[in-house]
Formats: sequence, structure tokens, C-alpha cells
Amino acid sequence: MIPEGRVTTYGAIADFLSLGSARMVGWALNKCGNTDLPIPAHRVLNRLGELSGRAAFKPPSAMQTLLEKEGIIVENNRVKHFKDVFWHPENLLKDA
DNA sequence: CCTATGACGCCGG
DNA sequence: GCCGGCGCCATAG
Repeated sequence: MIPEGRVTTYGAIADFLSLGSARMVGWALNKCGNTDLPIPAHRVLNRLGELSGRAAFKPPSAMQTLLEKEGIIVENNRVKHFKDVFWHPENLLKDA
């Protein structure tokens, strides 16, 4: 559900969905990566805007590539204008 | 059954 | 503002 060109964090998702811990988000995404679900996991970063999960992608560089394809600048495994492209799940409510 | 680990984050010093 | 410690839920050994 994360809009293209935008990214969010494990914490934001965990908090918004009351998952109880950011670890669950990583765990869920890892599982989703094992399915055919079209989950844009590459848009999920840690609280520092780092591509912490890039290792879970087929080519670890895929995460960065996908982000850059959406116009997100990634530098040294980190989103450059992170605070600018950061997207909080609560924005879903605004759209709805 | 208990311990260790993981795509993480917050609190206290 | 940096560093260390603790929590959190699920899975694996």
C-alpha cells in the first residue's frame, strides 16, 4: 500500500498496525518474500532510512535499484532525502 | 522446555 | 548526542 516514490519504516508499520514489535514486520516481509504477494518490501526501511533488508532480495542490489526506479535516491545503502519521502501509514486514512 | 536469533526500536545513562 | 541495555513475537535448535 506504500505509494510509489515513498518509503516507510518497520517501526511506523509495527506501530500503526499494533504489531507489538518492529521485528514482526521484518519477519512478515521475509515470509511475504517467499510468496507471490506483490508486497513492495523494498519500500520498507529501518528507522534510519537504511536498506537493512536488501540482503533478502535476490540480487541484494535489487532493493536499491527498485527504489531508484521510483525516483528515490539511495546513497551508501541509505535513502538520501529519507525524511522527505518518508510515508506514514496514517496517510492511508487521509486518502480514504 | 529453554535458549538463541532476526529485514528493529525505544528508553535511560 | 553517543552508547548500552531491554523489549517484542515467532521460529529454529
